[in-house]
Amino acid sequence: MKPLPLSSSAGTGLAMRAVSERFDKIQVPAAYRLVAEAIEREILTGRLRAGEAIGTEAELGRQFGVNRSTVREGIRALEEGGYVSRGPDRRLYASLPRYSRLSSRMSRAMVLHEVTFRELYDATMALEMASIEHACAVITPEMLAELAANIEAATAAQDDPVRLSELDSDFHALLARASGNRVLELAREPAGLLFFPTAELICRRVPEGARRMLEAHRALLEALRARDVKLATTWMRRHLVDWRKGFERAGRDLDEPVERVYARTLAPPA
Amino acid sequence: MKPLPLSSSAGTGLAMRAVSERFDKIQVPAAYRLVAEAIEREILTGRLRAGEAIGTEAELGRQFGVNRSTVREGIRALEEGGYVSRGPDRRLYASLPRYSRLSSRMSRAMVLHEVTFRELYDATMALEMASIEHACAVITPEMLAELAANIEAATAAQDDPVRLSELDSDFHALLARASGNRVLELAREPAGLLFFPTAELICRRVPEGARRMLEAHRALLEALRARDVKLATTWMRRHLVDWRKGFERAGRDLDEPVERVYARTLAPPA
DNA sequence: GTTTCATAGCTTGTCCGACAAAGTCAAACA
DNA sequence: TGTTTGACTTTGTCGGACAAGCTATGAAAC
Repeated sequence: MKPLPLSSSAGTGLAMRAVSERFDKIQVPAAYRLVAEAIEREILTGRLRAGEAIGTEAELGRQFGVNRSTVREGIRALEEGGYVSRGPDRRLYASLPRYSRLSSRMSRAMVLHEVTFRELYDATMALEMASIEHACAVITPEMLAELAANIEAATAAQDDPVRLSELDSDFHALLARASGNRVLELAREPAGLLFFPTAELICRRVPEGARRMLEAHRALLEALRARDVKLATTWMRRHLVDWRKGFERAGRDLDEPVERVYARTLAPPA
Repeated sequence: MKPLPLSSSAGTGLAMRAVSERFDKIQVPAAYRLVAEAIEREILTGRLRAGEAIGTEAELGRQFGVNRSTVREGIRALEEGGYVSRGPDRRLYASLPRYSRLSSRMSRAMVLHEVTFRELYDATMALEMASIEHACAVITPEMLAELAANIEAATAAQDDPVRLSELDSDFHALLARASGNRVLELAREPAGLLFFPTAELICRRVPEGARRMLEAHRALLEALRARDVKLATTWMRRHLVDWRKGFERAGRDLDEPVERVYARTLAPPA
């Protein structure tokens, strides 16, 4: 990587540059970027609300005074960011960036940066403990019912590792939702997306894995019903320590980086 | 909030649809999307490594057999996702999605979804406690030095709320880094981006705010030096409870949603 | 021989015009 | 009244074009 040439005008004999760096390089933002930012700003500030139509490409081009191609490039960026999406009629509508989209991007970034299972484990421990703690305080009958339904489904799927690990993911996602704290819910999701799928591996390799998982889930549900924070956190810790033991028993090392393999299971940009 | 029309093919004259839903709507992915996915896949699977040149637009167009405009649209999406970036020479290089970029997107999503300061507070409590706990175990002399430097700068800036809140943000970001757990570091950042800037408000409104903040930071540093987990966590809790008191003393309500105002302070997509 | 300069060439950002496919709407038709 | 048809709109893609900026190559100067 070369040091960026400061400015083209420095090409001609400007040795006096050493004197002092008076001016920064002046940057001209590309037009498509300005278009994207303008629309994004409308949404961010609430002047454009989710679900509202944005207008046709041609119209936007007219408004901004740029070519349709330029508008299209700006829109691609917004689309990727989740700020706009196309309706069934292919038209453009403003929309709120969806958490799930961002979470899976984060997960993929983690994989690319080669975080280890230990990091995942430690972080998950902190986040799940916090989730269950808050859930104990505010959980609703509806969420309890959803958790119960999840456990029931898992009981029926005891011999299907794939389904079981999906249900495990769901169970913990439900817990986070039950905490009533969306920041927490959001914070745990990227890690959860990588962490819980390993349940499949464990269920395959460790005979009593599924049973212990279910036992823990049932105990957690009971503790939540009773709103017994102490019991709930104890079981959550046990549950996660169990995961760790299972992971190691399955012959894996906590200090391995999360494999790229998982990148495939993460929802590719829809 | 309107349910976004996600994929309702129930558009027009498909009355015979009632008979039976034998076939799914067949979707032809747009070419620019295929281009984007192809390149993304190369990076995700590691065949294209960060820093490697991707090729010129014209060349890609030739390879994929599509027009340059189409390639450009695909690239806009990848650019937004952080998978490619342009070098100083404006050429395309593969790159790893950067955390910070994703974090600020998450923060903005939180603002749009109107999370409350209480949610932010509770989540931050969990995340900062975990960070400091792990940091106690693994912090390096270099990180201790960085924290000390931060405190020194803050001491010098006691009367500058803006600078002070920046340094507060940095301090906690450093702590997270010191934990050696990138998952944790990543998980806390979106919340941190919204949470810590409020220090400015508090320093402005609460006379002893700055002093107490500095006191806490110094105590945290000492505890880290001594690797005293108990002391460190105690101070962290106190520090955050202090924030909460200050926030309320400043006349704010924990159950307010985080204002859209903050959206402006979040790095706009550079 | 090395340094400086200038030009040519490539690449990007933008524009223009065009066309097929798919969706919408409304008038015409049974 | 309900369906069909057809005109109109909008998106996705293409081809070509040009100015601005960066690189490099070679020429000129020392």
